[in-house]
Amino acid sequence: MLSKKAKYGLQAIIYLAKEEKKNKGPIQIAELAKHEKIPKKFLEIILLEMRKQGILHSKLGAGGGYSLGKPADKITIGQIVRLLDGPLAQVSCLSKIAYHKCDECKDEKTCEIRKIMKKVHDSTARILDGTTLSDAVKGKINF
Amino acid sequence: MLSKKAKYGLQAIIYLAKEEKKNKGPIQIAELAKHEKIPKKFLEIILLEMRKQGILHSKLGAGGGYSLGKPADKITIGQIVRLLDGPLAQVSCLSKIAYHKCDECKDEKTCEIRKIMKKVHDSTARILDGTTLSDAVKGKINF
DNA sequence: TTTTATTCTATTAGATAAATAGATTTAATC
DNA sequence: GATTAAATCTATTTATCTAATAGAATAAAA
Repeated sequence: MLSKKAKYGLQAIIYLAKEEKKNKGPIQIAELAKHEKIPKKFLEIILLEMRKQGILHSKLGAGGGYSLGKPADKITIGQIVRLLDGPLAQVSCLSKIAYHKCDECKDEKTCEIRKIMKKVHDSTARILDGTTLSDAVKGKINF
Repeated sequence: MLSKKAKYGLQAIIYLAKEEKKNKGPIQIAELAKHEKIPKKFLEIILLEMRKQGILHSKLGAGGGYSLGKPADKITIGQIVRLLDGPLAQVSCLSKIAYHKCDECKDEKTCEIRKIMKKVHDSTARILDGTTLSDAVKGKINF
């Protein structure tokens, strides 16, 4: 399951990407929170994390607010989810951003759990890293 | 990430499936715990949950222990993971075993997060529900 | 009736999730 | 320069979940 943090973060950045097109300058946390029904204080924390990773850009003071930190087609859903919820991998021995040998594991090469979860991880990463914010906003995702 | 519970559960049931072939009768928790390096008391809880769902069978008293509750080719990895870790779905509005409308969601049909996560969920479910314990034991999983 | 094993009841320490409160800093505008 | 609008920083809180442990009860075989 996605945490609320990741879900709120995705909602917020998708909204930002949509508004960006209208060229109305930065969007305030208050507006984002109201429109997406997200607790304002919690959203602050989430946006700040995304800004620190360069995915968002902020402007202080009056007339300030948040905007995308880079073009929507350079931001993938995978980046956002990893940033807010940690590794996509089901077992740490499969994670690229946080590799860690499993304690109980005797041999990674023959571990059946690892083999199955590698398939899951690869397909998940392919989807999430292959979908950009731009795709989401354009409604390019079909099912 | 898989919880330790799910990981221990998978380790244990894979071990049981392998031992089953040798026709030596039920395996004791103590043996399982020792062989797979799992805290014994924690493993008790896990095995009991699996037994209550019919995936395992237990025999009380001396000479007792655990064995598979049905043939290894009738037990999928998906069943085990759902049983121990809950729904595979990233958002509750996609779960079959625990559907629940998202609080903030205005329209499921047009929700971009849902569309992306549906792809992830479908591919994950296809892999995990399409792999049986028997496949795992036979080393049929290739990558 | 002793031994071996699962099962049940209860509890706990620690981590994480989700949120809230209040003070501070920065910058535009009046 | 004062006011206002905004993000930022520090801190705290509550609830829930994870992982594990302890001990008594029950069941069955030898």
